[in-house]
Amino acid sequence: MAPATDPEPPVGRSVGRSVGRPVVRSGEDEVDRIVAAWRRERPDLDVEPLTVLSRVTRLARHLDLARRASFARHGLEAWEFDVLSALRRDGAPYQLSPGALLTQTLVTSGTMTNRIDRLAQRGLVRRQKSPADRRGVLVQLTDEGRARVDAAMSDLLDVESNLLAGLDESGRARLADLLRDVVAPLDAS
Amino acid sequence: MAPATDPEPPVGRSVGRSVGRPVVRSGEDEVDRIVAAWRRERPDLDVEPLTVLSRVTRLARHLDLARRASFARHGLEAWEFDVLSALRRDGAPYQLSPGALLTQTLVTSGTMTNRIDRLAQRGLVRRQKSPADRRGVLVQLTDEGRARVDAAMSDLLDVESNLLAGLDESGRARLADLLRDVVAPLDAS
DNA sequence: CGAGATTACCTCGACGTCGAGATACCGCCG
DNA sequence: CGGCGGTATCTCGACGTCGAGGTAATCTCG
Repeated sequence: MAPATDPEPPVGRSVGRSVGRPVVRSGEDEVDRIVAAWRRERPDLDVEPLTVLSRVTRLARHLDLARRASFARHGLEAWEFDVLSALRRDGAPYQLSPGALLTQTLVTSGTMTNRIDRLAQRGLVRRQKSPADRRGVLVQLTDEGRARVDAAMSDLLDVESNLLAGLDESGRARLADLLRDVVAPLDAS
Repeated sequence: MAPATDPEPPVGRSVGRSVGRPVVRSGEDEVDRIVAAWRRERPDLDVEPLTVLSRVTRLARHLDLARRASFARHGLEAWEFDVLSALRRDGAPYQLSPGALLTQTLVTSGTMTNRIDRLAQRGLVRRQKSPADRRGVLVQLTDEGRARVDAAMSDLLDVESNLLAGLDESGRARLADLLRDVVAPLDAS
């Protein structure tokens, strides 16, 4: 992950924004300070990409913390939610192969085997033999697992909504659109 | 981290964007599919926050991969760069206490001790006793460490610039501003 | 039909991180 | 000066992930 930070007291260097927003001006953030430090130390570099991507990294970190806290209220770890939610949103009968879960959660196969083991042990999923392929396994959500993930999902959306409190409806929509423009080409490749 | 995904073939459900961009329309992305799945399975929930935050998570993941690849070209691991870059951007004499590095990299103290050990072993940093406080330690970049991190930083900025290729200058600026509005209150707290 | 390539999943050792606790030291107050 | 809470850093065992390799079943063609 990208450097995070919280160094020196807000010494507030001038920063310069390419596009001015005339009215409200939210305060300088950590990334402004990091970018200013790099400009001072490496004036030869164009550090503009950091203004976007370091914020993405920091936001992802905040989100991660908020997610953990939210899931903990429902007795779930973040990795458990990742697996259960993939099963849940696939719809009834809430079953997917380990392979499908791999691609959805972006972990390696060894990790997924381990996760399924532990989830099965906790009674949140069930391992079943694939009827079509004797190599295959199907992982199915139990009623308990579904109840947990449904509760956790509601809670998560509340938490996420709070994280976005700094933006109004239109800001969120614009942000989503801009992010899609960035992410779509990457997902495609 | 939030669910990632790559499930079913692009069955392209209708999605509906709150704010239309009239001209160019980049394709549907993975998050559009995840959101559509949740709308189908949990029509009782307002999943709008996912349109922003799941993209943030996915973008952070892509960024992480790109960073790793970039650093590897300079013989660095991502965690090594995180430490070295904090030292580098602080400016000469490129030294910080382990405690300062902790807050900047957001890892725990045990982890930082371990990182410093390994970086020192590789000759990229030096451990020195703090002159003022006998409990204290100062971690200083070696010439070798500085050379590495400088090279890696140039490369990283190129890579990041490419990740943002989907956006023009004004899009990047708008994105940075919107992200600041979200992140600033979180950093503050 | 059958050998080789491919696919699905699991095994297992190495590694980095966490986090509670230990240690050494600082600085304030009486 | 002596005690005590606070601070800076390190120690160490538990844990989750990676990823290369293994086993078993399926598929592809000749």
